[in-house]
Amino acid sequence: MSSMTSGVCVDSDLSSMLQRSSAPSHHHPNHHGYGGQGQVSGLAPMLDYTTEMDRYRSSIASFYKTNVNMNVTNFPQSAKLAARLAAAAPIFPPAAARLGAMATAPWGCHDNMNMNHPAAMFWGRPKPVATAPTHHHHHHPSAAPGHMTSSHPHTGVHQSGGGSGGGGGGGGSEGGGAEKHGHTASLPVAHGSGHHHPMAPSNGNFLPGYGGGADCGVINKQGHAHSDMMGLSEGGSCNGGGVMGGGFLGGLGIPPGVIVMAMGSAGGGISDASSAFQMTGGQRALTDCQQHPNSSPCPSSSSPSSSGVTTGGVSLSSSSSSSSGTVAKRKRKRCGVCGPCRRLINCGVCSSCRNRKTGHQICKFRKCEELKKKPGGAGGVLERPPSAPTGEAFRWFF
DNA sequence: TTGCACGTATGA
DNA sequence: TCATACGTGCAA
Ligand SMILES: [Zn+2]
Ligand SMILES: [Zn+2]
Repeated sequence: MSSMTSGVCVDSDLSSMLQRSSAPSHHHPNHHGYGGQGQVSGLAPMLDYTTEMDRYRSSIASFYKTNVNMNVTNFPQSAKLAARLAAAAPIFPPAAARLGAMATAPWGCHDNMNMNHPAAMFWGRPKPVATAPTHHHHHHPSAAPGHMTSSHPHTGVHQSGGGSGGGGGGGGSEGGGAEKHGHTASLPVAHGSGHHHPMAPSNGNFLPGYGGGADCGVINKQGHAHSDMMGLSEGGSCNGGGVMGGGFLGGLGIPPGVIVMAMGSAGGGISDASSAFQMTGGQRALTDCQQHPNSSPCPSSSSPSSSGVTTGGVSLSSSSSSSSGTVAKRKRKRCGVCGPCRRLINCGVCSSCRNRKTGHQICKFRKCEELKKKPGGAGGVLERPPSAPTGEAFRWFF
């Protein structure tokens, strides 16, 4: 029910949004929101939102009809993130403040990319430009339901014996995306116009009512499996994941630097607000920024440790491991680019989340695809997530 | 095959 | 030192 409620709001909002979109004049409805920033101006030229919007409109419309509440509601934690970002976020302070950080960019959405996923977050390079548009709308319906490929959370999570020590790079911190304090600052937040989401409280706390019950996601209103909602399906469609590949900048023109976080509906809420969708790093801050400094989804980590870890854990470390000759037992680190890695928040309902104390495992939805694989690599070759071109994934950032 | 629990590497 | 999360073994 609650979901429905929110839906209502959205709907109306949507309408207006669409209308605005239609208007040739307003390409960026969002701008208003930012007002002072003025960053947008630069973008205008490069983006032809109108066109894009036009095509998205249709999608959006249907999308909302179907998925009405996907958004913040379910991600109370997002608020935290937002807060963090806001705090550090150099770029869009204002934005962070308000929203919960979830801005959805229409552009990449159209494809189904992960954007559909609730937690999916995309970050781009923090360019000043960024401001752009905060568009509201999200992805279209298609995304949701069915595409989850096999990425199902359980699918291969950890293989029990799997890796024998792979070497990883060091990684430690796992937090996902925005985690790690450091990078937070760099992350360009996307902000968005939260307004269209009913839940997005201005203050950024979307903790509204989580009580719902959705458990691990079993099914959301749409009846989708939760995996999708979590956004696991990263690989499925286009770029894989979330990083919007070429299209994103080129075709759509998403503002670089914008982070898009798509939120899905959690189905009404998670049982425990506290645990539900919690950002990693509960106390410490989200752990790291994706962890791999190298790829550095997070700009802040510009200083890559350069350890040698190739993204994807592929060649992990030349340094330490090589020295030993044997693959050191270094723990592998998350690739940071795959869908799960991009997930910023813990579902709070999966077994890993629930048993975090004893299980010491990261949320299943956030478990790196690479790490799920055996260290040796199935084929022996380093497999990179189809969707996530490890290092390359970020190429477009630069 | 999946879930759970423990040991431990890692980073703050 | 603490929290997080990988690696791994065991149980169901
Ligand atoms: Zn979880
Ligand atoms: Zn990954």
